[in-house]
Amino acid sequence: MAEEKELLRYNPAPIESKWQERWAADPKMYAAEGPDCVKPKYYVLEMLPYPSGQLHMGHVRNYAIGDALARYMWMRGYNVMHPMGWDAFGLPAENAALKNNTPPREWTLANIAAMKRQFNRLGMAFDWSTEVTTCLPDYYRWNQWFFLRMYEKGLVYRKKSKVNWCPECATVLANEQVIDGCCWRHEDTKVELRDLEQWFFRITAYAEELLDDLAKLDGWPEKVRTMQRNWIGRSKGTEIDFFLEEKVDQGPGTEGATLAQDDKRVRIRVFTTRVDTIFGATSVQLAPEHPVVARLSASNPALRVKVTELLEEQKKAREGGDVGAIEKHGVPTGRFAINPYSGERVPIWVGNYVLMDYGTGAIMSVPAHDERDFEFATKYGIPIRQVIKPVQEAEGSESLPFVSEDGVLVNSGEYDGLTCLQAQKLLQESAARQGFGEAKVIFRLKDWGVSRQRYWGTPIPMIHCPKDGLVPVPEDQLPVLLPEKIEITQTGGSPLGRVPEFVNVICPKCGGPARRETDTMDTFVDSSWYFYRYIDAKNSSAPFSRVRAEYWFPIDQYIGGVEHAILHLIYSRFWTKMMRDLGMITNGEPVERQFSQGMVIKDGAKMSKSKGNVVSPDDMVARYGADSTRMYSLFAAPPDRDLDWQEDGVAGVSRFLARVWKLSTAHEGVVLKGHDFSRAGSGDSISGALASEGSSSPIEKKLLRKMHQTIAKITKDFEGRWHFNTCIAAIMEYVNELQAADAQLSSGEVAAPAVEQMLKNLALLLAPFAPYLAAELWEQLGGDGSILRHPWPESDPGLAKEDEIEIPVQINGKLTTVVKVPAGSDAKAIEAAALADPKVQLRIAGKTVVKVIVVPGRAVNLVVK
RNA sequence: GCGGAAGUGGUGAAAUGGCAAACACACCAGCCUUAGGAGCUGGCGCCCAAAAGGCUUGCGGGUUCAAGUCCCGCCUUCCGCACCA
Repeated sequence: MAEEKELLRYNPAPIESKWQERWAADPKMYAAEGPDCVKPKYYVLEMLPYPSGQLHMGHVRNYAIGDALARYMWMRGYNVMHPMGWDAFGLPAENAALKNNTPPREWTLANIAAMKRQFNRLGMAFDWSTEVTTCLPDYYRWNQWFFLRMYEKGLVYRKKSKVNWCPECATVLANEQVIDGCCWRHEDTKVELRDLEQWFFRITAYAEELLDDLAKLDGWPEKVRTMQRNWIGRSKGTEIDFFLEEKVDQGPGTEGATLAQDDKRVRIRVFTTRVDTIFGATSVQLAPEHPVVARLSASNPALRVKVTELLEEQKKAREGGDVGAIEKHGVPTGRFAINPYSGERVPIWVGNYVLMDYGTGAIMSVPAHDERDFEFATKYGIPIRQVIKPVQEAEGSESLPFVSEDGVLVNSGEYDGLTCLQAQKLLQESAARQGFGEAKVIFRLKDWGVSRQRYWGTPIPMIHCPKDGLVPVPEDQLPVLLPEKIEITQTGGSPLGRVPEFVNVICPKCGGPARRETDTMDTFVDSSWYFYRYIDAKNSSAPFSRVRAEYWFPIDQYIGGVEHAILHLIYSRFWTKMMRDLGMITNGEPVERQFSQGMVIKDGAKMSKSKGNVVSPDDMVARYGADSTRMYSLFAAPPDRDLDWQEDGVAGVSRFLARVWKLSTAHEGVVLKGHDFSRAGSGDSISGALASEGSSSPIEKKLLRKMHQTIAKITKDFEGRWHFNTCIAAIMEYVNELQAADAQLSSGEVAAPAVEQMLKNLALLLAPFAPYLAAELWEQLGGDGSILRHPWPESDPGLAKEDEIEIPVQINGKLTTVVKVPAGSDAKAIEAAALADPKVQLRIAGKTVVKVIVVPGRAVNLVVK
């Protein structure tokens, strides 16, 4: 007795370890076939993790989603590519090295081994034969190869620039890695601005295309597309030259007297989106770092002091992350600029709110038609001149600033009376004709600074020769290997600079002594193209084969956290376009469909070590099993929403799986006994045919109906909206019905072949969500071969249909009762049934039915007076 | 300020414009028992002792025979961008 009970008890641990072993013994199981495969291809990809040593719940969720999809697609007969790898370069390895005195490589590889064990324990269906580890020379040599290709194409350059410097990381950060003025890795560390020689990728060469192609990415979340659109920040406008005034007509002893001759033709180029307001420009504002400011303040120490102050304010605000919050300050230079259209002279100011790195670093200030200019002019008593009138003269109260483009020009000479848009066009044409301006599109997107002064990254394959300048490392000398033995410190520049064997090289051009570049590449370089490497991971003569890329790309489905919506996904798109232009691939976008899953939350906050609300996947797996842990992460919320982690919920899913186990094992005898006569050559891919013999009992029909409905629901969700939470709920409902019919399942009231069909399909439906249990039940039920490659069950619409349906009856829109009618009843029959209902009769007694709306199969509404 | 998403029971949530709260969790009552982190039965939005009935999807309007769902305005929360000229 006790033994029997023990048998019926669901215990995930032995089941899961049994299957884990079997799967490990069959490494080909998850391998994709080559481009000559007759099956349609499906490339499902989840973002590769950083090998910190520990998977967290966000990972579990991410990979549970992708794994469910991959398994489903296998069952649907696709040639599935489902790879995994490691984003293995990066600073934490160096920090760990400092802390534990472990070499970064060792630390990283150990972490990878640990996380791989976790992946396998969770039952993730990854093809490890294509594993990519970005910190290994096999991989990073191709980063260097790409770098050289891009250098040849003029897509790599070097320049001195203000860079974001994280004192904690002791390295430079890309703009994309600065969040609210702080380092993306160190939320409390303010980023400083420093001047350094840096390597850049010319991503701005693709700004227009990166923006335009977003429109084509209709398989991407709108949110991600919008974020990228804002990030690229296209702005259409006009550049116009104001001229520094030649004659300075002021008294003797003023600054003007010292004016040098070459000031005469100095141009101050401004960028504006509203050139139509230019007749209202009453000052020109320069960024503190603008070259003309340096020139004007050279002979004016008082001005120089003021400018330094403004610059300081700006810098502080930038480092504080809230540039918008600083108080607007400015200082007049005492000099004037000439408006090229009107010849008017306007004062030149320096403003702390004008940014050198956006537009031209100079603006024309039109107080009447711009909020900021208005505020500034009011503060400093600069004239405010209205030059745009609303189209419909809102009488009297002309409240300024009037910023709408819906207006007509006034006080604008020959342009008076034109609409804003007409005027913009004519003014641009006029400027171009006279050579003092042009139409211009500018972007917020900046070139991608890829230099890092760190050790644990891809060495940049360049050589500095005192004679030949910058010399690329010849291709046959790749890879430039990272030296293994190295002392890691966080100060004093790149650690590589202190390794003489690394630094000192022979110049490939002149053969003389030269120095190797000691910067390494941003790790986002690694992750910009890793998914191309998966398809040809062992290729030693090229990053990947073109034929394979043409077969596998674009990726059918990419899944990852929304935190990568800008950085990683923009870089990846850029890299794909760049490779296309190198002739390596034909696709212009890497990813067909992109999915951003929500965060995992606990107690109202994102799980994080600092908040102390981390739940360890290992813990959950140990307590409830991998199936329960994965399945809960899919059941608790739709995948795109944030998920509130509640351990009670995991226990609930675990109890559900226990019920499934009990149900299936309790009736497996019926299945196995009935097997001999049920398999008339059709294998166990059971169709609905056996149920339509006409001899089946009502309960059997009912259960089969539920089964077909459940199959239909889940299939539809996989194809479309991915609400796996309701898929699992549907399976629960199905199991609840089966369980309620427990007695009939064993009594023969439900025929053995039907029981077999119901239980086998239950295992198949569970396969994407709870792979261990599904495999075990499949085997116990005598299922053929691997469940992973068994065809997904098909729903028979005829059998899924209800015989009788309930129709809600409303009177004047208010629910009154529900009537039962045969399925497929027409409007007339439904109306009759509704009117015949006693409750309805009571309600309409003495009143007139004005109108009857019948939506067959849906509802009836009686409009009554 | 601009852009995006969301707001439904005690909780996570569900609902092609057609019975709001499916499926779970928690809780309550009962049963069972060699007691388990078990199992089974029932209850569980709010008002009302119960029934009958009424009310209920952030707030206010609108469209519609019918609105959680569509439209307009507002409030709140979260996310992204932000003196971007």
